Amino acid sequence: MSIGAEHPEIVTVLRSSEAFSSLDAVELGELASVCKEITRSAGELVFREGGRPHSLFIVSHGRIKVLKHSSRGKEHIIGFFGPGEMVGEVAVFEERPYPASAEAVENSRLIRILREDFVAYLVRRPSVALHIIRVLGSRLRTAQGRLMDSTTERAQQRLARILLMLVRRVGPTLPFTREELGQMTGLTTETVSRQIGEFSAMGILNLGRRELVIVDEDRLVLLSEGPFDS
Amino acid sequence: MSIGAEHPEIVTVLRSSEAFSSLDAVELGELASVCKEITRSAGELVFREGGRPHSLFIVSHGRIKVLKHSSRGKEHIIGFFGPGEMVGEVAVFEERPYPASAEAVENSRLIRILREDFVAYLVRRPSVALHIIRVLGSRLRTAQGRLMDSTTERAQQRLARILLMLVRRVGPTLPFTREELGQMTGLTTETVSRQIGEFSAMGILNLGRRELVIVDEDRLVLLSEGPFDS
DNA sequence: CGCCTATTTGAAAACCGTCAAAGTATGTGG
DNA sequence: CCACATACTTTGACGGTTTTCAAATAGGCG
Repeated sequence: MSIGAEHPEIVTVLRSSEAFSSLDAVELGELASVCKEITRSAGELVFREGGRPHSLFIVSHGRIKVLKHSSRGKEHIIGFFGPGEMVGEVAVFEERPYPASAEAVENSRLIRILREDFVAYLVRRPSVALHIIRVLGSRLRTAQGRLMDSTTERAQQRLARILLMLVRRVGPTLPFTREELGQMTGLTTETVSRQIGEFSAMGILNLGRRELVIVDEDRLVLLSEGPFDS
Repeated sequence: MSIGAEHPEIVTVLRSSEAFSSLDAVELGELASVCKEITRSAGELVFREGGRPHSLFIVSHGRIKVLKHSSRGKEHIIGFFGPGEMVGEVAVFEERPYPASAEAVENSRLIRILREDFVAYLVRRPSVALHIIRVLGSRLRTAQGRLMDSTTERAQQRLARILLMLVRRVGPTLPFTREELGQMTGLTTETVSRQIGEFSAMGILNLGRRELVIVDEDRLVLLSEGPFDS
């Protein structure tokens, strides 16, 4: 394989990624030399739930959604991942199948790193391993937070919370269907529609086809903290 | 500080722990030299949600429960951890407060490792970092699985799934109150009581005070996969 | 224009939480 | 040993919330 200096675009992407931003030029080049770029058209899978985990991925362009299938058909969206974010990392370190599928939402480009290459790299670069631990810790923290929300909170609050999270990640215009919002919150499409209808009537957001625009984030914060708190 | 060889009990515990079982004698001794044993009586806290994370812990004797408080009062149990298992690891690598509290269920002993000591150790022992990554990956996997359950599945199925998980971890006799089962699943005590009442009527388990005994694990598997599947 | 998908709306039913009360084991002090 | 307090558990009734089922509406793209 060629050396890092010959992959300038890959180095650029890695440098602005959540997991590798703190690496120096040498470390980046070294990692880039075991990376490969792949493309996926909208709707294509990056990996499939239950499949053997050979690689992890860094999104370089586009948007990837990670989802699980529940016992009967329903899809649950674990998250959307954009440029600089890592997907498939959970399965790579255990030797167990991918616990979820990853699908390109738009035409996307990703950087692929093979399991063995990555493990070998981490052994040589302990500080990078610490960074990965930090990223995983942060994912775990949010997963556990959402778990509690979903078991103790009502539809309006759950939806408000997800919308807030999305606003902070992607800005005021949220390009999601009602169905996708349902799959993120565990609500049905109909409930989401009714609920954001109310939000719209309250002047919190504007409805659109396949999108909604948040105009009053502060009020959303209040709703996400529960209907009545002193 | 003294060297590892002077901490034989600690070495023994570390050797049988989920995170450090693969270490050799030298590595174990080295780690043991920065460990300290602490004890907690039943009901005492090991760390508190929101507190500054200075340490992570390995349970050596007893049982620890990790829980979060929701916006108004309610507790949600993230998990129970027994001998060999690690708690407090999430907060240690980010510089953010503990996201949950840990409380001794029984009189317990734990091994404490200070944040700085552990980070320094990981930098010297990259293979241990990989092991930690594996543990975190596994935690993340189960958290995401439970998240999906709680958002897409009904009480009976959720309860069946938690009971199955518990059976596999602690054996057929489950020493939990109805309230604790509720806090694990996000159901009320009453709903849990009614539901396990049905399970009992079906001959799946036997009820007891502060415990229940699973007698038909297979049927529980069926229920956990959904009420009707071809 | 016509089809396909997304969205909205309505009505009924299921499910679970809440509130209230009674029942039952366990332990304690007299 | 009994009486009582305490904590855990069970049961019932009710109501609210969300799902489900069904149908209508609307937008985009060929």
